[in-house]
Amino acid sequence: MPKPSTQPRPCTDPDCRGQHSPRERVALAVSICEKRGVQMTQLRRRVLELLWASGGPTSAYELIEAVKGKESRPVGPPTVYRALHFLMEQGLVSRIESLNAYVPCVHPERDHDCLFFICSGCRSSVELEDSRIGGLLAEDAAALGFVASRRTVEVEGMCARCAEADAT
Amino acid sequence: MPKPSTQPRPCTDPDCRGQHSPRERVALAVSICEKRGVQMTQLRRRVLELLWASGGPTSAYELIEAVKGKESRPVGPPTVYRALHFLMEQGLVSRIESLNAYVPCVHPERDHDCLFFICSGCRSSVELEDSRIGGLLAEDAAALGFVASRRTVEVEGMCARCAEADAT
DNA sequence: ATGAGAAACGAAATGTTATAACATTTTTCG
DNA sequence: CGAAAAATGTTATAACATTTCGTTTCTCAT
Repeated sequence: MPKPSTQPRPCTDPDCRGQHSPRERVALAVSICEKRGVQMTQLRRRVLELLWASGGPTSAYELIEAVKGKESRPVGPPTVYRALHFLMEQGLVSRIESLNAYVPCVHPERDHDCLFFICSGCRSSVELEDSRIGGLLAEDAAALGFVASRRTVEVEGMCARCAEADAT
Repeated sequence: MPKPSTQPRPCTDPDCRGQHSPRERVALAVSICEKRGVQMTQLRRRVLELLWASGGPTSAYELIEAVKGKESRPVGPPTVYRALHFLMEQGLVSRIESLNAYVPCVHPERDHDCLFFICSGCRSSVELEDSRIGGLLAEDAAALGFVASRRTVEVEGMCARCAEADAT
């Protein structure tokens, strides 16, 4: 089994153009917040940077430790959880329910309806957009008279790299 | 907002025929286990009965309390978690990731690829099958070279009943 | 610029969900 | 029966998340 890469995954979206380094990702997030008139504070920015630096699903407590480390001051769970809630509200971060972990959102500039492929081998995740799935879910919801607000679509398995390593 | 119903939801599957009371559900589960040569023990059966009786997503600790209550003996978390793992392995119970809760599976006799609609109003959930979604996910997985093993598809929102009550 | 109100943050405690580790009991089956 | 496997009991603890309340910082109309 290959070791988890600590680098951000390449963007899998064919329409994507640039904005791929952690620094660019964070800068984009900052500009989005400015545009929306919401505050990208030091703490929130720090948490987002840590998520991009981590390059994979990261638990809240890992983030707490990381923030602590850099600031060398006590940081309680609520501090980080509040930052995560803000970042999720703004669509800059997603929570992966099946891992209790958080990932930075690849395309925060677009209204996102994401879909995650989570590798049990290297604990990495890949974010994808597939509007067809959203369409079907909307259709099913309508049939039930259900008014949808949030969707969670997660697929667990083995990424190509780990599946190959496993077969060897 | 209407109070949560404590009765199991009606089956939303047009192909479904009978087997709808909790007692019938449990009996079906027992027969499935017999067929498979796995043990539906007292404890596992009790947990499944409690899930059917609850009629909605139920937390592990609610189940622990409930088992304790009936048996009037100490029941630790591992006891119930093990039963839940067994029931999930057998496809008799599903975990709703976005609620950290468990629901009995409506169609354990079929290979299931379920999809949950979860009402934030009454905390109820509806289980649906939609093979088209599985197909699209398989397609996306294949494009990534990803070997899928488990899928989580959950939609949060308001059920028809609660949405209506809310609008009033 | 300044002060009132809103938003964000710090800190401690607590609540909730899940598993590890190891002992004991029950079941299965040759 | 008796050994092996499966299931359960028991204690402790790990992992994840929120409540509460007090303080600081930011925003914006005056």
